[in-house]
Amino acid sequence: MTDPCGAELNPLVRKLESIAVLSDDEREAIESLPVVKRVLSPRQDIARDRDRPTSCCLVLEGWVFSYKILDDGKRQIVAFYLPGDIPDLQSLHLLWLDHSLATLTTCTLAFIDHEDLRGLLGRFPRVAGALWRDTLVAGSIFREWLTRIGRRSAYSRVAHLFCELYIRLEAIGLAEDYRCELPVTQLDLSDALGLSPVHFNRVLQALRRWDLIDLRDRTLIIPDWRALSRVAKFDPNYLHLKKRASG
Amino acid sequence: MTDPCGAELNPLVRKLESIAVLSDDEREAIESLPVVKRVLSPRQDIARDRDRPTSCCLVLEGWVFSYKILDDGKRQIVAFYLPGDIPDLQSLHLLWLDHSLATLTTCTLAFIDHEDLRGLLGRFPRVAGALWRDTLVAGSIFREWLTRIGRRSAYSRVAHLFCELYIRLEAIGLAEDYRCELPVTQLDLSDALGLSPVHFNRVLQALRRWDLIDLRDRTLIIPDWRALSRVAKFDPNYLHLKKRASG
DNA sequence: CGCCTAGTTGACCAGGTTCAACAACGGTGG
DNA sequence: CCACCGTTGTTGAACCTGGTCAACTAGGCG
Repeated sequence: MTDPCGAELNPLVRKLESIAVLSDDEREAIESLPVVKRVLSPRQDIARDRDRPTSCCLVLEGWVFSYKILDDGKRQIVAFYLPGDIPDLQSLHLLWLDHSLATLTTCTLAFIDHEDLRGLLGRFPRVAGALWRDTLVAGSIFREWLTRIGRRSAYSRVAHLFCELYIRLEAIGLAEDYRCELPVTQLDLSDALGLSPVHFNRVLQALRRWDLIDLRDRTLIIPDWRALSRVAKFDPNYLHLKKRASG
Repeated sequence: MTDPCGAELNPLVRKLESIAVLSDDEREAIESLPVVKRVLSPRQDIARDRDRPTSCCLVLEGWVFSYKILDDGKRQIVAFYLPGDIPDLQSLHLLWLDHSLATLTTCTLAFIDHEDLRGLLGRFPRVAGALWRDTLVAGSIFREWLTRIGRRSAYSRVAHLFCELYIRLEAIGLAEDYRCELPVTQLDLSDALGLSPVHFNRVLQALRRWDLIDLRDRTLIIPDWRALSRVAKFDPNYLHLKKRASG
């Protein structure tokens, strides 16, 4: 189970290639990384606050999220991770985790030993640069989440999160025609937005009533993207995808 | 003005050395980076949302902050930067800025061309690693800010921010004995916490009344650290400072 | 069938916002 | 030197967004 399993690492290669050019050497080196592949069931912790992981986990399939639990039991979801993401890349450079990490859906994960990853990054600085870039994009998303929670109304917040998730899914080929799978409960979404589940539900129904979204059976449909992103005041700039909207 | 000005880059060297060991070569290379030093007056923009900087700016003296302006004019402050920080390190890998950057106080800044910085990081991968680590710590702080705004009461939020700023200042020798300069207005702090200035002011007065803080003339005194950090539920883990509190 | 989770609704409540006015202060120009 | 003005901080009152509590429905699954 700990052998190079080439094609499996595709989501990572695809992501890196969407923002940088990889040489054959580099691609090959990534694909021949020794990994331990594991399938986890939904809502299982992958790592916990204060853990000191010795490997990084690459998402191959499924959704992962990271969260913090406060001492009064409240939960804040701080990020969602999709295939190609490495949620705990930080453990490569920081000694302990400052949040917990769990699967949202059934997930296929590839665990890569820090040692091996460090070896790769030492030999291929451009790959290191690409991963660094990735943590910078993550930082940018955090900033957007911060202003979303800090300064936007509940309606705008909810709409904004839907816009972000749709665009991110589309970017990795998991969404098109303004329709995508959204394997999250309202409770998850409200914990990501700093809202109570009750209020989130009411906002959601308003958005539905106004035909801005259609969310049923874990499927999100956005009938009128322009209208939704106007409510959300959504500007995809912060996602730093390759092609830029304007400017 | 664009010559190597050795000792000036000290805040950066000191910071890197607080988390990693630098060889003489590495230290020397950093100190001989060509920089443009500039002194900016308070509340001046350094860079704006969507700019494409060609250099990074290292804070030598003073406070810098980054913020986003929403289209209804609301402002969210997303980070404070202190001497030794490189607020726009992201511009090294991302094409455009997703937030604005401004001085809070009179600042001495060292601008380092991307070219030069890239050259240095190419030659000294460990320095690159240390800076990468830095962006990871920034990410950790974002997560904490997110849960602070998303899931904490106003009292706890305000107290938490004071705790964080004190610890960060202490870590770079700008605070001791639970006393430090805090060159920020209440308006700034409320925009960092997602509160209205009026409510922030009331919360502040409550904290004063309970003798948890003493904030006058831009000086913060914390008479009872234990009590304040209890209200804040402050756990410095997320700052990833060298020595760890517990565990 | 029964239990658990997810979603929905109503009623009430409270934390925080908004608007408005004013005090204290420092800087500037006449 | 003083009058004036803008910024910062403070206070009061009214309001409202969003939270809490509680009950109930609808599925899914053992």
